[in-house]
Amino acid sequence: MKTHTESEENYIKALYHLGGDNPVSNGDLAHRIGAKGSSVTQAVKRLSQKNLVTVVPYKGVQLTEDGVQLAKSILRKHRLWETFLVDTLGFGWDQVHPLAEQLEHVQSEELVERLSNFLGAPKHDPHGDPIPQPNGQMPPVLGEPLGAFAKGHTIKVVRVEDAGSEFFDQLDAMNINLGNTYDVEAISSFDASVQLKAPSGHTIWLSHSMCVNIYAVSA
Amino acid sequence: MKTHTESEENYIKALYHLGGDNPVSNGDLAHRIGAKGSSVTQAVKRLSQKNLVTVVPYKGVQLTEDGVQLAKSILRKHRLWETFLVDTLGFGWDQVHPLAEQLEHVQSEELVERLSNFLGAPKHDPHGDPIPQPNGQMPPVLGEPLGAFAKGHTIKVVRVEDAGSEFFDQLDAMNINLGNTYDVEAISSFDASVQLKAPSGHTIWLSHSMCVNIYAVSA
DNA sequence: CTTTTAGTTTAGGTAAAACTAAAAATTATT
DNA sequence: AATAATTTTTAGTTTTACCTAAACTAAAAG
Repeated sequence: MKTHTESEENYIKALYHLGGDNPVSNGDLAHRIGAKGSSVTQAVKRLSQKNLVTVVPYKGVQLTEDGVQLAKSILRKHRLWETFLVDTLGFGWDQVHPLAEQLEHVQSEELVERLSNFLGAPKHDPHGDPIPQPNGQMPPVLGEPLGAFAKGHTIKVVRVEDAGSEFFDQLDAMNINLGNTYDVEAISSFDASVQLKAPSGHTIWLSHSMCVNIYAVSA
Repeated sequence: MKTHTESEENYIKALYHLGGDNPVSNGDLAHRIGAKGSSVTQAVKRLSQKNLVTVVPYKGVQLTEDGVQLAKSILRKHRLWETFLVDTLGFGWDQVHPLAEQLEHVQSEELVERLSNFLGAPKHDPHGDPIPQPNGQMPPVLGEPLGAFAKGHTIKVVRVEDAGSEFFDQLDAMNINLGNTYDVEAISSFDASVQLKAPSGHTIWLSHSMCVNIYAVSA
């Protein structure tokens, strides 16, 4: 396994995020990376020389098999570090992303596997996102948006979207955490907001904007 | 607190290692960093523009107060990560240095302090080296070389020098760890080797080369 | 007191990774 | 189909960080 620069890894990560193994446009990639299109053109040229991507000029960039594999290994590291930061060091889930972005570039297979082991070989990170396994296999993406459940169901929160710190603040304010269970009391036909009852008896109302970022399974 | 490149941080670390706040020659610095003298000349020029070092051409480079402070904060991170890798993840002490060199560049005050807290705010790392405290204070450098103890003393191993992986392998083979206690049975007047008796009754002989890298206190 | 030598600096070059500005190709619109 | 709008690429520049080769400084040896 060769070593890659942080910049390279960031491009690979962005490509995987935007398209998986499908082609991605120069512009979308530039926007995601936060660089100008011209910088991206050069960067992907370097990546294609390392056989991490295939480039069709004016058409798009696409991860190769090697590229996808690298992307998954970076994502694995990222999500394991996030798990460590939240579960072991007690960070809030809104704080961990930028830190994991730095930690994910540390190069050591053994470190990743020891970390995974220490954490109990988790399959999902603190946001409920699947952690790619060492063999490249992806655990299932859990849950359905809250709005998908009819009145009367009992549900368990299993995943939240990374929708910015204000969203996470709101979750904290409402004391909503992964694993919490609720009864769906009502779904507004006016604004698609949802009314939930916690086991404690407390009732909370969630706006549609909140609901689409919270995923659950029936429990 | 500004952010620095990894290269910058490596130069600061090397300067601190070689001379503390005393001047260091271009050549020594080049050797330590593993670059050519010319590269060092340019690098320290960049550092002096950031007021991290003072340079007197042909004479030497010296850390400023800011430089020393930065050096200590990097060393703090390095040694806390080493402690984490050994105590929490179970790495051997010969494996952790290159990993800590990567982890020490992660930028986050809060991460360092949470890590320290998780580890029990240690004052010394797995090799017994002092961990600089958040205020810059340095805990004591523990112990004296094994050869300094006379026959009949009971000693406790508190620190080992980083003298390469063969040295660590030898320590492992002899099952010598920090905190172990021994009785000094004899010191050879021929080759300065030392004979120790473990509480288990086992006797071990340490060559002079081993002794000078192992530090102890009387116990 | 000159010469040699060891160490250091300058000068010039390469590569990664970003940028701006302008040209070329693609896509959309009349 | 021709032109307008958008996207992408090319060309040239900047910064960091390394390199080699040549020039310079300081100190020791002759």
